[in-house]
Amino acid sequence: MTRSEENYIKTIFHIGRQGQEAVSTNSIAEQMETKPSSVTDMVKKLSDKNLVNYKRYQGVSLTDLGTKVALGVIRKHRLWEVFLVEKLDFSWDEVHEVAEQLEHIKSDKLIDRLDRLLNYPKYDPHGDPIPDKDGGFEERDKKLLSEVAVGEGGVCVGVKDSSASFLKFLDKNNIALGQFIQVLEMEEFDGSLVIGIGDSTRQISHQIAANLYVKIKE
Amino acid sequence: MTRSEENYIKTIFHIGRQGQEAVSTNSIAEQMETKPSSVTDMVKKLSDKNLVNYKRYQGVSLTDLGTKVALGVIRKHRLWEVFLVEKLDFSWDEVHEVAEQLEHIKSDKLIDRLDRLLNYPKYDPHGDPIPDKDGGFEERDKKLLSEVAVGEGGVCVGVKDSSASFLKFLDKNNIALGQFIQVLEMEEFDGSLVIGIGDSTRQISHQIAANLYVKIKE
DNA sequence: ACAAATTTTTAGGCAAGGCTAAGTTTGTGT
DNA sequence: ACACAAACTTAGCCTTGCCTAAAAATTTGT
Ligand SMILES: [Mn+2]
Ligand SMILES: [Mn+2]
Ligand SMILES: [Mn+2]
Ligand SMILES: [Mn+2]
Repeated sequence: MTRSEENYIKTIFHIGRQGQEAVSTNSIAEQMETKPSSVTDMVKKLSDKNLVNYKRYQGVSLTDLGTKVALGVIRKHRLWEVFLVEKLDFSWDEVHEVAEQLEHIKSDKLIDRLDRLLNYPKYDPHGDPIPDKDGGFEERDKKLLSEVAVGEGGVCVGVKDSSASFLKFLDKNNIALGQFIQVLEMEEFDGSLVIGIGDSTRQISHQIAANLYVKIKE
Repeated sequence: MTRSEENYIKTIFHIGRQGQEAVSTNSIAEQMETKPSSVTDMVKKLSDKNLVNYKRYQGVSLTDLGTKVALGVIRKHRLWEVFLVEKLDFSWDEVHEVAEQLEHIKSDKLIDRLDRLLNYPKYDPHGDPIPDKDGGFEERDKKLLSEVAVGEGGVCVGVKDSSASFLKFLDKNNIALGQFIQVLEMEEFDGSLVIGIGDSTRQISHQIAANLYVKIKE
């Protein structure tokens, strides 16, 4: 597996997660900031290697083998992100770029030992689940904060958008994973929310609420 | 800098260390298990980028910029080796291959933090010095065990050959860095030595002695 | 000094992974 | 039903890094 092949597989996996149908050439190209024609070339190669199912003009989906490869790369990516935060004091908005490089290092022993060093973490710094050695992972049952009813609340367990700018915004506003957030009011006009975190209350836009996952406490 | 360029620069640095003259195309090719014609191609590219001094048929040497790049890659390689041994319990014969991959990860912050995590080590698991951020490093004054006079001894501080087979041999014979080794006898016929380590004595071939560095205790 | 051996370079190609421009196929609106 | 737009593929080209075979420069041996 080349670095490029791994990146395509990973992208196809991620796009495929939301909406189960075949993944389109264009969506892959957009995600990877490359051209559709390049995607077609690569997809043929992946198909020859039995990593994806592909019929011309019909989009693409991962085979079982392809899924295994994707989960392996994602496992590495997320473990390295944990390493960077836990052991090297990176902040959660700095880790992704470096993990994009580290995820391609080839050594089973390395990744197993890293897992052990980090104490077998189940989630990465953004709240995303880390597949285990066999590709199994627990998707937490979570809800976007924007869909939580007024009066309810939950523990913040993840972000949907994990861009540096969003993460920095959260830092600046003292919103972090693990905190209990309560929806106090919802403004009909623009969907903005008044939320309670710890002792303080804050107003956040719909945009923000629609990118924060919480685990509902009934 | 591409991965390939970094590997060439590093190789030129290493060959250049023993014997100060210009490095030959053939020696680079041999070391990198590639062909001389490929070396010529790359060397031209490196010359264009001001990383090496090159005149046709005259061999090649690193510029100041090239030396800086080489030391940067070597710093990364050796720090990762320390990480693998100290934090992930790799043995010293397993680290090189993985470090060959890790040395190309691009992130200054990563390497600085790794250095800190490891407590600013000065030497790697094979006793080789780790350049600091500015490329400075302390070459220990050391001597091959094969050149130590009978009756003298010193602390084992490094290996010349760091192939897995040699390192495994040392492990099997309980020879490790940090141990005090005394040369008790030297056999004229084949250059083999009788050495004392701790309480025991052992016979080792010239081959072995010529690949072990010790720091003489006067 | 000079022919032979060795080293190094050049010429011409190949595979991977991109791109642009030009076809095909598919889906949509009327 | 069918024209047209959008999506997708193909054709042909580029760069990087590598190769083989052939040519050129340098070194060596006598
Ligand atoms: Mn990430
Ligand atoms: Mn993440
Ligand atoms: Mn090494
Ligand atoms: Mn080493």
